[in-house]
Amino acid sequence: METVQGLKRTKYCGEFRAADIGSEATVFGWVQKVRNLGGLLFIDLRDRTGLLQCTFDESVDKALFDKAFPVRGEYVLAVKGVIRPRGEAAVNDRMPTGAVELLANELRILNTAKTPPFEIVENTSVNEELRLKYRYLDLRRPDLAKNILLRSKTYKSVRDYFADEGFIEIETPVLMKSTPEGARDYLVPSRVHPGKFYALPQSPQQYKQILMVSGFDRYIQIARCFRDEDLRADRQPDFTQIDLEMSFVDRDDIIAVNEGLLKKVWKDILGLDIEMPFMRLTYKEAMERFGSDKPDLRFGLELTDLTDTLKGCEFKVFAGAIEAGGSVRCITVKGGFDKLSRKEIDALAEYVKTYRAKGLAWVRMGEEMTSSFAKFLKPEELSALLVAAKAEKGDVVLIVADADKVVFDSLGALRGEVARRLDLIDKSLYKFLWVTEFPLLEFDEEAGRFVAMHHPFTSPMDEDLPLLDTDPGKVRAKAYDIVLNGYEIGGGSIRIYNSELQSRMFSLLGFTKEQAKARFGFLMDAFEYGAPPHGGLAFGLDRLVMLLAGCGNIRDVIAFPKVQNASELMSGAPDFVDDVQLDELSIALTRKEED
RNA sequence: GGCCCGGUAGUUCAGUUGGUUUAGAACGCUAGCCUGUCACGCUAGAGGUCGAGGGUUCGAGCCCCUUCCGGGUCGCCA
Repeated sequence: METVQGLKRTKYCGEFRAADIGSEATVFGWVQKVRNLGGLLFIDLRDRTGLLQCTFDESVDKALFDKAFPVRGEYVLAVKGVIRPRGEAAVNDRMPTGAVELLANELRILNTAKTPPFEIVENTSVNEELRLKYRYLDLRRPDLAKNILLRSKTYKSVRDYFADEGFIEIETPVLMKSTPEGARDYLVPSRVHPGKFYALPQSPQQYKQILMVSGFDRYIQIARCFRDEDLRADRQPDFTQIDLEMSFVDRDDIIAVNEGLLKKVWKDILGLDIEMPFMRLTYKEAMERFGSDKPDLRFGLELTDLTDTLKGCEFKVFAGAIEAGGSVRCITVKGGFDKLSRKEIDALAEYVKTYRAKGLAWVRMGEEMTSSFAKFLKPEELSALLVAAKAEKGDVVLIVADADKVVFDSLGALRGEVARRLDLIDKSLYKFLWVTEFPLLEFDEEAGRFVAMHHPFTSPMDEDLPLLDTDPGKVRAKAYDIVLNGYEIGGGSIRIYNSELQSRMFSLLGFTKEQAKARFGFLMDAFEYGAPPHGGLAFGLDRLVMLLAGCGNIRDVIAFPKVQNASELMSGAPDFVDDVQLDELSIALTRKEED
């Protein structure tokens, strides 16, 4: 094993160009590939920037050639030599450094390596489980390395923006008090206080509001957050937020600051000028037009409400849903006749059942019209339906009748599924959207009470304040989400800053005064010492980077992600700990995984 | 917790209604030859508890049951 003593890197491997011809160079890296032609040996050396071909010629330096001979893939090398042109026939146009090569005059084998369990190449089809177990090798692959570099650039862009806008970066504790509303907390036992636990933050929400009371009126933090809930392609239990809070502002001030942020990030990272201001929809509009509070606006397929048209019809499926207070809605797939066969519609019917729809009624408008339900409707009812749905020859109408929530969930999801199947999505588009005026509360059937849709510190809209006592379900909140291409990339609200209103909120949510005081007392106390009007927003940084990187999976932009059962395959976390360690924490286990 | 998909050399895959003796291919790996390759080429070679356990059968990679692992998703995610 040799050392790097006396060597200094001239440039990264991927940075050499024709302009460097004739210069001396020293590079460090990993062996991508050895091509030994017998007497002439090429080594492609890789670092995080790319590849450089290093050449060893037996006829020039026999001893050096012999030293390079046993080099294998992923060995760690230092190579010193002269950059020279490859010669016309030997230029490789497919690589950025393809016009040059490093003719070696010194080689140090800094380390050997075992043959990796998979090849270190771009666009791999290797099973993700194996890649995650050997994450250090996976991260050597250019596509993954590129994502990690892009993420780093994003941090810089974000920090630069907020610094320029007068924001102050402040760290809040990772060990904090458990806040039982909302997601499950990760708990950390206290050694010093037997039986007591810290919680890891689901977000720095209360701390940042306290910072507003303290007068740091523009706060930002790139904050690690933790939620002990099940994973998804776009959800990890251990994730990162761009968290911000501002005082003396209203909703539109916060929206403006964050549109500015996204504009800068898209320019810095992708070189794109995004259109401002962004589109806005109220929650109600978003649900009625797209069946979702995070609609993908890259395609149409908007929902149509058929409830009034079908009121009084005899078809039980429709009539029953309407009588029960639900609705009948559809999406009309223009030109869908050629693309959606009976069989494919059956598959879509199965798809909507995962969203609790009982079925999917349909009309196919070919030469002859066929439908799953036409015989149950009077001819004039059917034609009224088709007029309302704006359905013409060649179209397909897909209908769900049920409670509003089921209709919206299933048609909202179906919109996306149809768009994917019919390839209606232009992947080059970035469609940003603000969704505003979310409901303040939603009724939790299981708990038998209202719960905060956003969180309990969200301010109701002023004009809806009178409804708080009479019809709390109708109260809208000063809450807003930022949506991009069907993903919720951030959300926030104007907060309650009046301790009296905050108390009313807590009692609406079913807390007794004592419970509220025990859980949130420090915040309510703080609000009695001059809380400014304030509000903020938090972005899901991982999701944002995922969309910037153009991947559909959050794991590909996180260096060491967790898998679906929340374990980490490389380190093997979580794991059992020694009894001694448990005893020190005053913890006795009632269950183990093996039981 | 529910539903769907997947698991066969190091890797990616093929493997017929359950029956061709020794489960194949490509890439990778090892060795030899080769001076302009870059998907180097040529020759030879090594490499498999078919995720695991049980069952059906004269016979199981293939059928059945259980289970483990990974992915997607519903619930869940203030």
